[in-house]
Amino acid sequence: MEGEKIKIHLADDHQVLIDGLLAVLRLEQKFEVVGFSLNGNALLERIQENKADVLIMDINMPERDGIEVLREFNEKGYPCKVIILSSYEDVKLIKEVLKLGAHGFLAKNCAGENIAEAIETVYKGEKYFSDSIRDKILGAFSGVKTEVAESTDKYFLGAIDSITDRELEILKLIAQECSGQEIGDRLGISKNTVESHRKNLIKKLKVKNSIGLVKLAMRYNLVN
Amino acid sequence: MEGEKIKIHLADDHQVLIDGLLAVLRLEQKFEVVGFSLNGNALLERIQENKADVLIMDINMPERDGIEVLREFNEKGYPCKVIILSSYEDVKLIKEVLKLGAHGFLAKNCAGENIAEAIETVYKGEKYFSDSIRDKILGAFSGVKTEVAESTDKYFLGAIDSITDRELEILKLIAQECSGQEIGDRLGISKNTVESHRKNLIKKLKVKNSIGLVKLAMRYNLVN
DNA sequence: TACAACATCACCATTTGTGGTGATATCTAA
DNA sequence: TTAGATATCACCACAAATGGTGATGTTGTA
Repeated sequence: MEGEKIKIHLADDHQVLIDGLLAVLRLEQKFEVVGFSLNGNALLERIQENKADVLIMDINMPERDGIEVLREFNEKGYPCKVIILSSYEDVKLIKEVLKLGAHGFLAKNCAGENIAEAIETVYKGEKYFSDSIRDKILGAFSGVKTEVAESTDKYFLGAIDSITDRELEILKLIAQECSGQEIGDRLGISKNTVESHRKNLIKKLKVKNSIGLVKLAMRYNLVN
Repeated sequence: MEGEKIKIHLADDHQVLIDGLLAVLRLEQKFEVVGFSLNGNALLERIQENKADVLIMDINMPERDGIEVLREFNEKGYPCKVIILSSYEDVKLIKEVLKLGAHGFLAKNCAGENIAEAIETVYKGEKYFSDSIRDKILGAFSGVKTEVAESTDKYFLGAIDSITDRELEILKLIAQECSGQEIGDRLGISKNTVESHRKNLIKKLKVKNSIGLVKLAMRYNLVN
């Protein structure tokens, strides 16, 4: 046989990106796009029916984001391979989705040809990462920060990665417009402790105040 | 003659989106993509050489954003028509880019076929907007808010639009992590006045504190 | 003209946030 | 076992933000 095409499902809230991917993937005979979804809920409803082999999915989607979809996949045990397509190249995020069973991670600034490569690779059960992501993973692994300091964003990546779980938890609540007191109450710890964490975050992320924290958190999708 | 192709330049920091657009546009014989850029600076360097008729550009780009590029265009007086491709459908943003001479505005969640339509329309010198954008403009014009309350974001659009120039100015400085005092000094007004504006913003945007303000501002790209 | 919207400022009380120092307990990795 | 990282908490002082009320001048428009 071997004439079987690889069945693909696309999920992204930007219709143009889907149209673009469709056009790119149609150029290859070995692929067949069997469906696409504009948000996480729609995706979860349709993915059962059309039996896709590979899902290419954005992290940021309305209704349910990519992380939630991956979690659902784990519970239900779908055999479908997942490639994450994301604007954000945060190491923590990459770690997270890999832990959740994703097979590939593509930065949105990767070339179109990488997509085909990625699909074939993960279809075989191997992992695939676009170049910049591979660099980040290696850097994070060896403890050496990737020295591509072309943008200030990159500069922060190391620091972002050093946020502890507890700090992240508090950062999320700060971003939800909670006061230190409220955060303390919710987590069952003292307001003083919350403020300690806040100060540590401000120092290690080199921002001026909580607003700086929230901006970074949003830029790296550490918060919803 | 009439066999002349429309020369197009693409600008977006997401390579996949560019590849997608390339694939979509290649399907039509009447278009010729003469170049693309991944950021505002690169765009401004290249746009002179390849004499594009139409530029399709994202607002959010590194180095220089779409707004800055439009400003530069106005100073230099390039004859090229500009179509903005944006994730954000904020009325203020649309007004802004139109004021700066953009000929079209497409939401990124529009269909691929709209792109071709948009290019042909603006090439003739007319304006083009994708459906959702057209709705927003009409709504803003008639003073009636578009009643598509499918997401909480949409709910805020009216309020966002009611931000005054002065308030926006102050909001931007708040987002830059300035204190009320600093903002007052910079604008040459009293700290008290700054706090008045801040309080008005918090009230009209229905958020809990300055962090809520900054989150909204970022979501709608009111700040850099 | 008169009203509404805007920008300006003041004063108040109270809560929050920032910055610093220092301390304790736990856990992990060298 | 020892050093480092993490999480916890306290206390202090000061700056900043929030919430309220009230007031003034300008400007544009009905």
